[in-house]
Amino acid sequence: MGPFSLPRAARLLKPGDFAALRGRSRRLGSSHFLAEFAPADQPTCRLGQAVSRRVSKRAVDRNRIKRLVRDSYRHVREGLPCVDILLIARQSAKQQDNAALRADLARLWQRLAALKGDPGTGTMRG
RNA sequence: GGAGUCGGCCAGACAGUCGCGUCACGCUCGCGUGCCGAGGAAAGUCCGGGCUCCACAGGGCAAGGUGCCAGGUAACGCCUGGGCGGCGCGAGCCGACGGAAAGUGCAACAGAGAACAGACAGCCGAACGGCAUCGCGAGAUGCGCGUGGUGAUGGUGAAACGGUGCGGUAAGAGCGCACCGCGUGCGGGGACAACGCCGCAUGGCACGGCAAACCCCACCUGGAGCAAGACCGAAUAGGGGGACCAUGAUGCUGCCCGUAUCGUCCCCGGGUUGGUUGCUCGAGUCCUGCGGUGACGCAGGACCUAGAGGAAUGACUGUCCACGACAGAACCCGGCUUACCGGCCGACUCCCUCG
Repeated sequence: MGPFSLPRAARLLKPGDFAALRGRSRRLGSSHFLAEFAPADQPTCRLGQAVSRRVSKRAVDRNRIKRLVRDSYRHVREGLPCVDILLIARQSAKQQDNAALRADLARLWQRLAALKGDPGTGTMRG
């Protein structure tokens, strides 16, 4: 498996996973996204997304944002702390082109990666 | 060459890198390799079915839908052909297109008047009254003032109670007549039918419009939906079977009839979260032949063409060009409707030019 792969273990899969984040998460915002995260009891960090119909009522727009986030995430997940993340798209994301969203996400990942080693976040194994 | 009509098709291409999902194969057992991986509308959820469960008894009322005729289809509110009406020079296009002498109701604005109508302007001056002039008088002439005639002309309107001509009249009018049109009845032959054609008789001739207003007539419709439903499976215990009785509640489309469950007692084994399944081979796609005007049907052959599940089908770079629209499967089909950059093919119509 290549260093930039995206296995199922690196994603939130169950409704329970999402519910567990609620209430105990810290937040980090960027121009077009909002990240809610909390220490994970897993050996890797995991990503879940929420792109509501309020962002766009067209499925094509929502799919584009989610796919872009997935692709961006898989490139940086090795450097992130061991946390569960719920990434929520803001309504402004719909108007941005791919390059702008990509740049915005890169800044968000950088701030998240800076928390690595923070006692509140836990550390990724290996 | 230009303008247009109808039908069908395509929906950026190629290469590289990094990824995702199903399936197949391999092994060192979580990796590798290979195949395949959104649409013509996947959309709106507006109709019709399949499938599944509701214990699919049934009847009546109600409610909803459809509405020229014939055919196609699993079925339809869809499609095909035909009829009728309207639009277009034409190819063609559009139409909820049954019933208004069963009843109820509605008709804004404009206009004089809108349903057994009506006199604003105009036209007329026979009759009665009035006024003026003339006359001794009876009366005559005039005015068009009041009562009045008129539905021909103007204007209004979506719509004003057939059209043309002649007669007729004070002026007019189906008032009368001829022709045309219309209604009704009968007959003939054509078509499965809707319907159209021909002939005869008859009525002076409106029985106006709206039924996507109520309504009448004919036909059709059980309810819920894949979070349907089925199976596997640890704990507190929802569950299954039998017997009994009265009312109420609940379910079976709203209501009524009818019917089942909930209650009590006894007996028996085993149920939420999760996993598997339903889940893609189907009214399937393509080709050929035959039948049919056609929708479509029949026969033969070939093919397998997404199947996810917090939800794959993507991102980046480069090259090229016509610079890329609308837009993302969620049980599956058949339609309809709506959105859409641009391009291609075929058939046909009209106009112009040349030969």
